[in-house]
Order: sequence, then structure tokens, then C-alpha cells
Amino acid sequence: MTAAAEQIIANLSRHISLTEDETSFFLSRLKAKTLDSGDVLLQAGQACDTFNYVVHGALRAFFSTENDKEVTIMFAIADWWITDMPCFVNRQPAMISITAIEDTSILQLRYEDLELLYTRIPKFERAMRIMMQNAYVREQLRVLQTFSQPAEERYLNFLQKYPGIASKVTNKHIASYLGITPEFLSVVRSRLRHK
Amino acid sequence: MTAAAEQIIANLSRHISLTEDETSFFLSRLKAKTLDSGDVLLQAGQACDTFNYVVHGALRAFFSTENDKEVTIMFAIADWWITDMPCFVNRQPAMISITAIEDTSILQLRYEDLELLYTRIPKFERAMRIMMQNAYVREQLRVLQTFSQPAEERYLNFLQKYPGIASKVTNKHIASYLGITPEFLSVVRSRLRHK
DNA sequence: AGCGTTTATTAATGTACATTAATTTTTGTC
DNA sequence: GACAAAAATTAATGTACATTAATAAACGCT
Repeated sequence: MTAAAEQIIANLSRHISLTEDETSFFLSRLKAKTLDSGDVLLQAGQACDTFNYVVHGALRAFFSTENDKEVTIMFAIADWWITDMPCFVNRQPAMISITAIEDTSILQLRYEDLELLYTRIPKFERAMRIMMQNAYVREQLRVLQTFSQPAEERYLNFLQKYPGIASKVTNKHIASYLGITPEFLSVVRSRLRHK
Repeated sequence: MTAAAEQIIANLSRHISLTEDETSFFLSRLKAKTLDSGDVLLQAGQACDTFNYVVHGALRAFFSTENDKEVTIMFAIADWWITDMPCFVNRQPAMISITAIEDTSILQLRYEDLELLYTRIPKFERAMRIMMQNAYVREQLRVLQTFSQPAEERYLNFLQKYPGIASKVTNKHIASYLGITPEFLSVVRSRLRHK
């Protein structure tokens, strides 16, 4: 088994345990892919067919507004799964784009293969249920903090909650994840420095 | 079978189909409860033990900030499920409160009973997976719109997306769901009127 | 190492929305 | 149907953050 396969199985085993047969069937449905920093994994407007597990590196999902602004939806580093979930589950063209912000290696699971896994190995429903549950809770807390905390607190919170991400991404990207401009994040950082 | 039981089963059947035995086991784990408008279903600080299905009426989940502001996390009308999900799944004291904004009747599923359902009837993992997936997608789009659209667009969007909710709740509550003050929502509405 | 390109910072000005407070309208209740 | 209480509206003032623009710092590439 490759190191990447070991890693994804170890990660899955936090939620469900698989037999040898199940493990090899699951692994057989994955397709490895490598991306150079800057490469586009998913382009807005195109079909969103894969759910992507990050082996190493870092990806960023973002929405581009009419006025050329970007809203960062999420980051994904090692052990995270990423896709355009609204479009993946509803079989719609992607609304967001996903690019590599480092050289990255991923394992891809196609929509049909995920459906196949649900059918053949119902335990995958459980794994996915837990992942979706965690994602929901994360997004709900993000809304709550956005509405109840000023940018400075949200920034400190982000640094504390996702140190592994903060160390890999630019301030520009952090700003667009927090819903502020890079210029204002600079002001926030400068204020924090002078405290 | 009561009308409420018929309703929750019809709703579940959008995701999974149950045998007669499974149906009656599921129903046996539910507890009916009625609330008068204004009643508190969940109080911040207390244990969050139940996942609640709304038969009819309307509930509101909200977070209270230090400065006495309220952020509306979500509304739930007929056929919606509601709880303090972060606290429910992590067995933590509730951070939010849930109150009835109309006379309401609900069916409650306790945490241990949900776990039991997962074990005895794994199909429930699927139902829950789909529900969590939908909730995640909803919240992610909410973040995206909050960061990319002005209050006026978000308000129109809300009216269009949740007409059944909009007709039941006050503007004050809508404002706190959109992340703005009621005063500013008044301004927005007045601008729309004069267009 | 050098040079172009992207990113970060700083500062001036502008705006979407918050705050406060007063008035009107709506709602619920006996 | 009257009356208190909550909700909605309006307007004046204030502020967190956006915008624009210019400079400095960091990065990527040969």
C-alpha cells in the first residue's frame, strides 16, 4: 500500500473500520493526482465531479464576484476533503474554483464512485455523515462569529484554530476568508503589533 | 398512527424507506411536545439532549452576545429539524437558545436514541448524512452571500428562498438572521418600497 | 544575484451599516 | 374596544470597514 493510501485509510478509521476487502475496494476507486502550486483543480463553470482528499500540500476554494473580488470558501491541507459541495451533490456546474497554493498531492473520488461506496459499503454513509456534520458545525460557527465579532477577534480566532493553514497561506487569502479586505487586515495586524 | 407520525415518516421517506418494524421502532423513540408561543425549548447553558422535528408552528435558534445582541442562527417551521448542533454532537452545554415564535408541536429524538437508531437501523446514517449535507450547503451559501452581497440583496434572497418563514417571523428576527440591525432593515425596506 | 511580479503596508477619503433616540404602528390581552 | 407592550419606522450622528492610490517588502524566476 502506498503512503498516501495508508494515510487516507488512517484518516477514515477515525470514523469507521473497514475489512481488507472493503479497504481495497475503496482504494481501487481513488485516483491520485498531483498539482503544482498555482494549478487549477476545479474551474468555476465546469462540472464538479470529484471529492478530493489532500495527501499533502494546500488547496483553496474561492468564489469570484462580478467585481473581481474573491471570497475564500475554505482551505484544505493534509487530511482535509474539499470540493464545491453544493454543486457536487446537486450535479451542477461549479460556482467556485479550487487552486493549489502549494505543490499538492490529492486522492480523488468521483461522484458515481461515492454513490457506489454508499451502496456497497453502507458504513461510508456514516463516515460521510460525520464529515458533513463537522462541516456544518464549522460553517455555522463561522456565520455566528462573522455576525458577533469584529475582524480583529475573527483574525486571532483563525490563527488559533487553524495554525497549520495560517502558516501556509497569504494574508490576502486570510482576509478573503474572514470577509475583509487585505488592506484592512493590514490595519488589524498593525494594531495588534502595537499592543 | 397519529397525523404527526404520518408526517415525520413521509418526510423521512424522501431520504430512506423503512420497513414496518423499523417505522414503529423509530416512532417509539420519539416524544411529542407542544410549546406555546414564547416558550423556551432550549436554554443556553443547559444540556442539549434532543434533535427536534417541527410538526407545525415555528421555532427560532439564536445566540446572545455579551452586549445583549441576538444573532439568529436558524428558523425551523413544519418539517424542519432543529437543535444546537455543535453542542448536541459534542455533548456540550448549549451555546444558543431555542424558543417558540408560534404555538408549536414537535417530535423529539434524544441523543442516545439517535445513536441507537444508527446502530439498529444503519439507514438512518444515510438520512442524517443527507440532512447534514443540506445544512452544510445552506450555511456555506449563507457565508458566501454575507461576504459578497449587500444587505438589500440578502434580504430579497431570504424572502424568496424562505417565503414560509418570512411570513411567520418579525423583521427584527429577519434582521438578526441577516446580520444587520432592525433599524437598518427598515431603511432597506423603505428603499425597496420607493423603487 | 537581479529583476519583474505579487503581496503587504500605510494613509486619505468614502460608504454601508450601527447607535441612539424619538415617534408611530402593530400586537396581544383583559 | 382600550391599553400596555412590542415592533417598525425615521432621522441624526458615529464607526468599522471599503476604496483608491502610492510605497515598500517579499517572492519567484532565469
